[in-house]
Amino acid sequence: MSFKEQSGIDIDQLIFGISQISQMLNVSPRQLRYWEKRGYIRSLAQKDGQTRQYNAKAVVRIVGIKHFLDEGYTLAAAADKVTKFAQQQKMLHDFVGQRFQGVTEIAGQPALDFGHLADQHLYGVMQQGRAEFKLRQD
Amino acid sequence: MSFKEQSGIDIDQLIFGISQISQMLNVSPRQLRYWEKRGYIRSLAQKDGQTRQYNAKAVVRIVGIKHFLDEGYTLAAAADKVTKFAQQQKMLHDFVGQRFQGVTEIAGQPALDFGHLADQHLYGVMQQGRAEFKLRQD
DNA sequence: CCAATGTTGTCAAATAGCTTGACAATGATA
DNA sequence: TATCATTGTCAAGCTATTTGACAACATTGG
Repeated sequence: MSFKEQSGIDIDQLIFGISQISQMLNVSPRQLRYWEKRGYIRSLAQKDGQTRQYNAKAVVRIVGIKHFLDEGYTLAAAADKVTKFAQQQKMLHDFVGQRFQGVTEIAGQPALDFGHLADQHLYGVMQQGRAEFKLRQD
Repeated sequence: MSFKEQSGIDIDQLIFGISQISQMLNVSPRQLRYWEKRGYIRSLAQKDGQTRQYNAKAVVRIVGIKHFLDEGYTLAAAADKVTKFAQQQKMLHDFVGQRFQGVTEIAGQPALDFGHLADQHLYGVMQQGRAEFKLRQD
């Protein structure tokens, strides 16, 4: 059961303050401000002098940057890696969102319907815990 | 893909400030402090005068209380309902955690193994999208 | 109906926490 | 070696939170 289902809270609506981020992720406020100034991360828009707030998307970016920094990457390289990863995730999400037609059945087993491919139909099934694509006639 | 899997962040380690909670959940800081004083919610322990912080568990409680308040329940009743719900969720979680023995196969289909019952074996299977218990000889 | 209690808003004073800018230290880079 | 990148730290000023108090209003028990 996901956090959202259990709590009714959408993760994208979560908001964090700078000290919470700092505690949770073990990143100093100085780093967060510097990274923001250099354009590597964004905080929610606030008027000048007001306190920074961050959404879940920013948190994920910060975790990622921190991770790659700890692995020895430079800040710019770390931020770049995170951006690319996020882009890939978004592409995957969008792609699957477009192709996924729902769940149907093949031989009595649930199958993910991914629509047409080469005059046939593409399905995804779990077999012995392994994800397998299947091509079938319509 | 869950938030944790995608981000590497454990939801239970999330921390929020009072104004973030207030914004996210549309509950006033006054309410949060009052609810806490009356023992309906808890903030993370801070020394006197320091700012309150809340974890995800508190957030879920607050959402719940707010929900039942909006439905017309009194504060005490709302908090009570949330507590009972949380207890039920915990019981369910613990129970399943104890009984679940892993995934095996029945007739080539994945089956949740729930161990012994009445000299037989209890399984859970998905059939046409419906969750069904099955008793089988070992 | 009345007094007591529950719940929330608001205000004020004190202070905890954040912001910005600056200087310094360190390490990497051209 | 000079420059840039990254982070720490400090100070002054401002923002946000805390606590306590008073008020308003609804609800409840007698």
